Amino acid sequence: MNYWLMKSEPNVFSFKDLKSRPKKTEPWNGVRNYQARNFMRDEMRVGDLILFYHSSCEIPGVAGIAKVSSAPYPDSTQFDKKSEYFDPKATPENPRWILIDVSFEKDLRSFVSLEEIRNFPELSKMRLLQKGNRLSILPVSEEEFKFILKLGS
DNA sequence: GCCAACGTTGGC
DNA sequence: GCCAACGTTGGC
Repeated sequence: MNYWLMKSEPNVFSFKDLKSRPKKTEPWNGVRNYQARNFMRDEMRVGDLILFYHSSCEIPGVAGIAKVSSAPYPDSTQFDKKSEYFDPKATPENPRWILIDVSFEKDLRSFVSLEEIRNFPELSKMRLLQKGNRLSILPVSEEEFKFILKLGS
């Protein structure tokens, strides 16, 4: 099993939004970065656990725990001319963007802020903290995942 | 709103 | 294949 961190802007789609979806599940559409796509297509598997991270907001940090709940499949928004994520170079025969479904797993007792994450030497190697890192999907080690889970429990 | 970092695009 | 220009991310 692998562990991940996925960023979302809470004013667009928050952890609460995920939890309030009818099936507590959301297709992770709109990713248009090849590295992030490759993680979803090649490495993320059903049951992998996810730190659901709120970015570009007043207090960035981990808001809750989610999980991968589908195999990889094409992002339908790439074929939708009306979508902001439409990609004219993608076809159903030859899709360019692949996603997985993300489901609610569990709440944290407390939000784990980026500021708090920075305080622990155990977490200093996280890619999240490395300079200039803009990837919206990042691998997390088992130790780091468990450490943050404990901080929030 | 600023700006550093960095991915993507497109001319050559 | 290089690289300048441009766009986006995301913390502050």
